Amino acid sequence: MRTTLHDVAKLAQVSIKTVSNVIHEHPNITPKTRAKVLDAIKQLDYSPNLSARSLRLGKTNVIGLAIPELTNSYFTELANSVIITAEKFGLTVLIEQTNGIRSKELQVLENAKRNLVDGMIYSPLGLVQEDAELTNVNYPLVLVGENIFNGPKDHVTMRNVEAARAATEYLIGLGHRRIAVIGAHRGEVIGSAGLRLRGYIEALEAAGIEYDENLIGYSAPWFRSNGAEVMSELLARNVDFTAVFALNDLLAFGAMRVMQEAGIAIPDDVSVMGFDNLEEAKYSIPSLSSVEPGKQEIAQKAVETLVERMGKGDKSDVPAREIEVEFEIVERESTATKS
Amino acid sequence: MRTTLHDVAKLAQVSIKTVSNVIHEHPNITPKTRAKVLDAIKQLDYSPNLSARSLRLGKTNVIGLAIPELTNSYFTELANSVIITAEKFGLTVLIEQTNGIRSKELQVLENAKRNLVDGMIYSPLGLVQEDAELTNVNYPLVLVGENIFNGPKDHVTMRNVEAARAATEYLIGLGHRRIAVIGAHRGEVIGSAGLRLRGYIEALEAAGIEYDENLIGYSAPWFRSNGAEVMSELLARNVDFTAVFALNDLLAFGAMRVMQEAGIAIPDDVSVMGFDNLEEAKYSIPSLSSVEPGKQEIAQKAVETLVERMGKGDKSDVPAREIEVEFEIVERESTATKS
DNA sequence: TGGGTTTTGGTAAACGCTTACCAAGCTGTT
DNA sequence: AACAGCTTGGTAAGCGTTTACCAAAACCCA
Repeated sequence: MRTTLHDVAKLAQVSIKTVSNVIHEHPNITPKTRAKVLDAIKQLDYSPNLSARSLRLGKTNVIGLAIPELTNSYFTELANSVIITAEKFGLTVLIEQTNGIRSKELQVLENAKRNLVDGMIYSPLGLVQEDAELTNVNYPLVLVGENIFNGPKDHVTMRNVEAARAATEYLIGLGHRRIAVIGAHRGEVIGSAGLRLRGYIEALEAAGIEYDENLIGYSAPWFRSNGAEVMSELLARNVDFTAVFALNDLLAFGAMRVMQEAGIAIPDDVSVMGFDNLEEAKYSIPSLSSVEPGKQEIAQKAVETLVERMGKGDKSDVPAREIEVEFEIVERESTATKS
Repeated sequence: MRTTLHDVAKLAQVSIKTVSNVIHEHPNITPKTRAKVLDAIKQLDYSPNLSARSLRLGKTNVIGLAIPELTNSYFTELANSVIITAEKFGLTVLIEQTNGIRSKELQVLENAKRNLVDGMIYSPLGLVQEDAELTNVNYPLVLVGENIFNGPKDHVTMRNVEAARAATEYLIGLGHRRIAVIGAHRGEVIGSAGLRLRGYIEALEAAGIEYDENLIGYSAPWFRSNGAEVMSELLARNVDFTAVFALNDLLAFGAMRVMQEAGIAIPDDVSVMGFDNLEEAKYSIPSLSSVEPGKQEIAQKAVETLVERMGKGDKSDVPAREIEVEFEIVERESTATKS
């Protein structure tokens, strides 16, 4: 905290340049000099001042990760993967929570730690497609999530439509024809809900099953409680279904809870499919079949893309790219052949 | 990123001091001057270089939070509370994951971003009481967790023994006498497991119930899978019990799952009590009674204490303090009067 | 041994900010 | 009208690095 390059240089009886050379492992230093310097560093417990280094170098080696909320498992797992990947590039991650609130998202985008981070991985929830231009900031930024496509910045995303379609087809393959959906957003076209619902519809159409609006449960937030509410409502309406496709795992957990309370056996009476493949899906009772959307790969590609842009000073003439990762259907106990 | 104080000064036709005065809301600036400057700032989209400011000021307004892993719900919730509290003090939080591995914990402590953070909230898992002296670093640090007590630094902790005792007494109050424990650590005295087991034993003694080693399920890691394993083992051993006290919620979830598979009804056949009161406890099936250890208050006190130490340059002669927060027993569906 | 080449390490400037110190302009009082 | 006191804003130093540039030392060969 206190000792500087100068102190080390003095103790080692060399110039600060030499000390710096040692630290940066520059060639052309005699072993004895190096040893002297290293010794002094150890003696003084010296560590370089990162602020000074950042100032000099014009970069901090810190990247930002803006997510709605850390306590949402999906984002926790994403953040974790981002941190691990970033570490490989020698980068530190600063997490910013926006709560999915538009104004806070804009604040993070515009104001914020602009100069504490060299770039940002940005997962908006409040911002929508129409706001795409707002993300055209003058620093490296990589978009993540399903809210903005083909914007001015690189975008890493899961294959929502295809994955949802595959999930639905998987249920259809098990013999289900009346498949309830939990968590649809009324009128949404883009966004996780809109895209996943589209996948569901495509699967039905391909199988020649008629779309029944009664099977669609709407809910904007996607927490457990919402899943529970929607399921209660479906049961109250006496809707007939043998399978449930929850647009995310949390909704599925909430829905399962209500069904079990209502004496509906899973998967004997009703099969349940989630989306996100959270860690928790392995441990719920019954364990939840789900779509693994490629969280880890998303984090990886996002960091890699960001690093690439940071390297070129973001001046590269490579146009913004849409990067999609692979998904996978994960079968667990909550789904079974229709009885 | 590019524009500096000088650019703003030039555009506004004032000196950089004046610009700085405006930014820092110093008094004695004529409204017209202020307006001119603010206008220039907006025009140039200026934002101060935080590295330079940090260098000059000798502090970064960033604090570190070292935890075993972000994907563990307890720490996610703790981190969230820390971030929210820190924000109130104008501080940014940098999360460091140690995976509970001793060497990584030491690395974070010693090396690390020493100069990127002004102080650190540190939750060790690999370090133990004997390592207390190692935490005597030369920068502000606040300990959190149950591994090191009365060390050289301030320590914020939950009242493990009292809380576990209260939880056990609650179960005893419901009529249970044979209460299994899940997650004990063999031979541990200090540490979450050791302390909570002590609380359990104290409660038994106070109620005149004999301690039965057969009821104790051991497991070092505390994840769902471990809870499941331990419960399987208890069932295999044909141990007789009417209540379970899991030393954390995850263990409880795992144990509940195994019991349900085994056809044991909760809470009709067996009551289950957790510890941590994770968000998820509200939504499990059945919802889990648990001990709320005061997570939020821990985060709050930890940040406040750290801020205080940072303020005094850590030179204060206030000796290291042990700070305890209040707990609470939260009753949910998983516990009921013994039938 | 002398001149050229390579190795080694020193000097000093610059990154952008904050602030102590100071100077100029203004006010008001006698 | 002149001076003291206040307001306002300028000048410049310094925070700790990194690195371009340069100089000195050491080495080599003829």
